[in-house]
Amino acid sequence: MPELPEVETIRRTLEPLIKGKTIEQINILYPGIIKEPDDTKAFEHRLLKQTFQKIDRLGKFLLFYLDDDILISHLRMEGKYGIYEKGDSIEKHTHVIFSLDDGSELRYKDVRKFGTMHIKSFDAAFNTAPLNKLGLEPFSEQFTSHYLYEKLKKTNRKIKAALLDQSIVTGLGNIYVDEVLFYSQVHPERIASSINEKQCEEIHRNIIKVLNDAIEVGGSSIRSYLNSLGDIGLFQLQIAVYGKEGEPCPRCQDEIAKIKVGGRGTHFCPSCQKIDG
DNA sequence: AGAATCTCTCGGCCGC
DNA sequence: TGCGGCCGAGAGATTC
Repeated sequence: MPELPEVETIRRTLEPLIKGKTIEQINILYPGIIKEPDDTKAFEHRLLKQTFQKIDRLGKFLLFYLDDDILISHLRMEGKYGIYEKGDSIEKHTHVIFSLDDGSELRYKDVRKFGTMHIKSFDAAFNTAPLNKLGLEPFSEQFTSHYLYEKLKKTNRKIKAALLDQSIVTGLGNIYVDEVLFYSQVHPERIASSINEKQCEEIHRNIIKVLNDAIEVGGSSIRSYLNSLGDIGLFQLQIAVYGKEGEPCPRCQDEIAKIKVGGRGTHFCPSCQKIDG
């Protein structure tokens, strides 16, 4: 499930493989991925003969900059990009194929078919859905502890739900939110508005640290996975609580618990993360 | 009006 | 082996 660190790793590894290459043909095997334009033929025609200039990332979105448009791609749970040669067999769950002018193919695979693609003009990209409601990038200068505190103060949702809300801060998903709250020693069901400034500073600091640490590990593991860019493996090795139900807490050795918060499986240490802490 | 919650997309996977 | 239910990102709809 790619969250910000995985998407950033994909961006870094994929960009040099497609930069300067021109789209000669597009095959859409599953139209459900294409959200804009409505008509998949229009999608194909609009991108033909355009050249990849760079790839940016915003939250969990990949932004493929072409000559005249931006292809905005969200991988959701299982989306993956890979580089293939023309004639390579089409693997299961391949939904979109971009044939490039050097004979290679950029292919999008997605077991769950949840991923999305939008084509936008440069003008429209950032002030229309899906990017226009995004909050701040965790690594941007504007994302300060004060900003987060002001946002949290205004909502009576649980802290976990608030941190998953992409309109506050972009890029956190289920795994990293559990990790951030563990390191911050904050219970996932704490009401966001009850978080004090000092705890907010901790949360803010840990968001940046956890994401940075994960990017570093993703970056180091990727070299052995050049042909399956979505398969990033090593960050699991340093996960503290996510998926560790019943295992000892790395801080106090008590058992990690699993509950539901806002419908999401949530892992935390009941001793280190007290609800009234 | 603004915030919170529900619904929908999908198929692998789990437990019975 | 079959089958129902679970999982989850985010948009849009609905409800509060």
